[in-house]
Amino acid sequence: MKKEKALYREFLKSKNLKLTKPRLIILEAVFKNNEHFNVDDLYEQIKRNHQNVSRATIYRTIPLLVESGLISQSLRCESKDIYEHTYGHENHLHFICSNCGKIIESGFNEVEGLIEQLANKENFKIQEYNLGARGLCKNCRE
Amino acid sequence: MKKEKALYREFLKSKNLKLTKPRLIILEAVFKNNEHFNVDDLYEQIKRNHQNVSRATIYRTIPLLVESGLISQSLRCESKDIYEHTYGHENHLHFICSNCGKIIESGFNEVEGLIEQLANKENFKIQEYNLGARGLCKNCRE
DNA sequence: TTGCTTTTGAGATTCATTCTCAATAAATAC
DNA sequence: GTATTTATTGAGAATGAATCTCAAAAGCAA
Ligand SMILES: [Mn+2]
Ligand SMILES: [Mn+2]
Ligand SMILES: [Zn+2]
Ligand SMILES: [Zn+2]
Repeated sequence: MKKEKALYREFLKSKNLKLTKPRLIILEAVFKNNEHFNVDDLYEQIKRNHQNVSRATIYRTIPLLVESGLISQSLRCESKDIYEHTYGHENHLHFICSNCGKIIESGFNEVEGLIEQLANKENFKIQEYNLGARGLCKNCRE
Repeated sequence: MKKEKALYREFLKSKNLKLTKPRLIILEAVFKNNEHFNVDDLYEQIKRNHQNVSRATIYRTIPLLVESGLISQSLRCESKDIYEHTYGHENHLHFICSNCGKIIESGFNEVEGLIEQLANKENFKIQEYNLGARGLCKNCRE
């Protein structure tokens, strides 16, 4: 959380953006306890913490966090975009249970190399991964 | 297109669903020339062909095509769901250029094995793949 | 054809996300 | 600290993809 804040500060400065109170509240909420979260999760979490930031500001701030490399949009669930920390979190893929909604992370090491190799072959510069599959989790298979 | 239609027919019958004219028109549009398409693409294509099906019906029919295994939702672009044939089309991943929107397909063989292995490890039954990355294509990297 | 069930089209509705704009806060210089 | 400048915020309006409603139409079986 030290390094994240420093990176963010630096990123904002490099873009001539201001380090405002709402932006800090959001950063802290993101790195406090969330693994996978959507905008509403953040909004509720911030409210539970007796702070206040408008939904509009959260929507506006997320692209900044993404661009700074601290988080990334990793999947979609119930027609909502879902984000997660990227900083200090290796690339991986998500198995999403289409029955119970459970999200399983897998392939923390294996995936990156292969995908990158394929991208290189196409001369493609990857900015954000989006790796997943829908299906049935262990429990929901019966 | 022979086999696809037969499969579809069978699928519908097995579900006690009727083989209607709109459902056929949509099936034909999907398998005529589309690689990646969204609902609007289909709608326009059908109109260009001097036929007519409502958007609502297209939205209602797509899940049937997905369930029958003929198509699958492979990615999202410009906040629209994008589909593609699955029938006779091996799993692969998509590199999407965030600058020009180009979609590059890659990894027809390499990916599947790895992902399946990882899924097995988790006892997860894959129904639909969603593999890709956003970034810059060859041209847009300058 | 009749009778029964499913499907369709058109428009209304939902809901995540984006936009607008007047009021406010950050940064910088003095 | 104050003043100036510029970016940011919150609230609500707007957008737009996807879903829903319901009366009219079509498929199907006999
Ligand atoms: Mn994850
Ligand atoms: Mn494809
Ligand atoms: Zn499950
Ligand atoms: Zn490009």
